[in-house]
Amino acid sequence: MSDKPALRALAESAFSLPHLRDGQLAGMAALVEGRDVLAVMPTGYGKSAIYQVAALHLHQQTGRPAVVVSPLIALQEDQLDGLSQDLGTDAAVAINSSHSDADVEASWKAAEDGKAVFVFLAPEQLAKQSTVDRIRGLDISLFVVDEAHCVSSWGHDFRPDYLALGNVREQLGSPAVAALTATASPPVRDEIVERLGMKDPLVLVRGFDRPNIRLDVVRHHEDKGKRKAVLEQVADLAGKGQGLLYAATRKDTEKYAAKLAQEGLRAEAYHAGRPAKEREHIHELFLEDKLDVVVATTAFGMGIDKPNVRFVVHADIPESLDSYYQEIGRAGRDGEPASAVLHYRSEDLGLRKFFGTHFPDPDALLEVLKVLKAAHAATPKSSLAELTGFKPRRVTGLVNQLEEIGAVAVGKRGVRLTSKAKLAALVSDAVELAEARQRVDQSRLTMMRAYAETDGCRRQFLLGYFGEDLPEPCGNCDGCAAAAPADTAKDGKPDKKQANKKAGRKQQSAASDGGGPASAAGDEPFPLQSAVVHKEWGPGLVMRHEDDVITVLFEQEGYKTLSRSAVVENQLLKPA
DNA sequence: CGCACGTTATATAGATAACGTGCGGTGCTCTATT
Repeated sequence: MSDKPALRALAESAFSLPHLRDGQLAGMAALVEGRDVLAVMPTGYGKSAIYQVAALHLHQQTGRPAVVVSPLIALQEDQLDGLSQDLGTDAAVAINSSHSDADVEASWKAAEDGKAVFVFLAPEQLAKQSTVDRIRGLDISLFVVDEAHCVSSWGHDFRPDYLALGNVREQLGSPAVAALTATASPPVRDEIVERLGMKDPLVLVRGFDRPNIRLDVVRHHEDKGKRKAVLEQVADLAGKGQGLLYAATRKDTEKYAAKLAQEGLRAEAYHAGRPAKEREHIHELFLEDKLDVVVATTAFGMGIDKPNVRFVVHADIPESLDSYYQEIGRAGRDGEPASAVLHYRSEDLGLRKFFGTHFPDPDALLEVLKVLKAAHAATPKSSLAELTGFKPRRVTGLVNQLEEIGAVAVGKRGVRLTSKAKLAALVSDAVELAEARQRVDQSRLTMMRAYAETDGCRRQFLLGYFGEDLPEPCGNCDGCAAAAPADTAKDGKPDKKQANKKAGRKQQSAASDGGGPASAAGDEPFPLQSAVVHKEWGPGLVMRHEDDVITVLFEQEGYKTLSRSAVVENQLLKPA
């Protein structure tokens, strides 16, 4: 029997949500039935309601709480405030370092007494065995992972406890998982599903295209010229409302903010080097429309729910289209026109390449393996830290790398060596994996570059990357404007029909040269999203067709572009 | 990888070019002092 009517009623009575969208209700119903759910929906679409209504329903029936893993304490506290208003003070609790020991203990009690419906915490809390044990005692109804893209982007070199979530979930008796994020490309979705150990999840992707966001790229050769153009651009856009300027370094956010302030704009720099109080204050001012522009590193963004952000300008290219879409997605949530402008210099790729470089440390890996081999038993991470002399955090990182290649397993009693292979061989396996990851990271950057350098419709490129098909050029990007007649391109509002017509012609002429996407679709040997195998690069997924170029995402190598004629002539690809 | 910033080299005394070095993002938590 379906619980849908009950869920609808509960959404309305407890959360004042009389109108649920189909994706929301489907997600709630699946969770209540114990099925895993991955929801990819923009902020403001109502993805939180999915787990909140489901968790409340389950709590009413069983008295058991849901655990919500959330990456930032500030985010946890925001959610806590909201839920307390709807459901009362004890209904949601957070366990983190910002609370006193007494408060944390009171939160535990609220959960154990059946009062708390939601227990919020960061992955770092779940790195403590005592915490996991206590949660196991709660017999939780749901394991919710908010901002789930972090599961894919973090863990390898930053916040390593993110990698252990799947393991934790298993130790908790494998409750149903709700993973939620605003942005995730198909391979990122796969990684979330795999890392959290989700089984046959219901994947809900809704509201992905954001047609009201105008997309532009401005190319530069000189650094000086770029900086000037960025300042002029922001000054211009700030006339229409508030917005964000993203820069790659802390220093640059300070410089841009100072210059913009000189121009008379209300601008503030935001990065992780500023005191927490100042960061909070800037955030508040921005939400209250008291700033024209926040100039930020990637530190600013998650959890910002401001409907009237009119522009997001990038002074430097981000590391991937995943990050870029996440960042520009903060614009125009009210549905009104908004602008996303990327200022691009190919030299800027160097910094991103640097950030993406994570050399594995063979000596440290060997040291950990040696200790484990000598121990002949499961060793807690804390002992491992003592025995090796590495900091606990570093141990977690190294153990994660070893766990990924199946050399060790992490259980209730600690870390065990599970492979009988020679230690040196295990080390080289781990190094190889790190190198493969680096190749994938670099290829993601290459796709970002391809977006910046494409002449076609940027939205088609962007949505294609996320596995969504936009049949016609969008008519709301610089690519479409350039394809349209000059008089309509000039005023910045290209006639959609004309832009489409022109771009359509371009596609056809490409097809007649032997390789356009539209006409060849019927007998296309490697359709979009189909699995293929390359004799050197192994298995992959077809991501994109453009003229004579096929883009394939290889599991081990990342994104690669191949010439269609070369593929056909030399039989480079086989269907998998 | 590229940039900012400081030092040295050049060639002849005030400046500019060439070279070398360091730096660069994201947050949790725990512990020791004020």
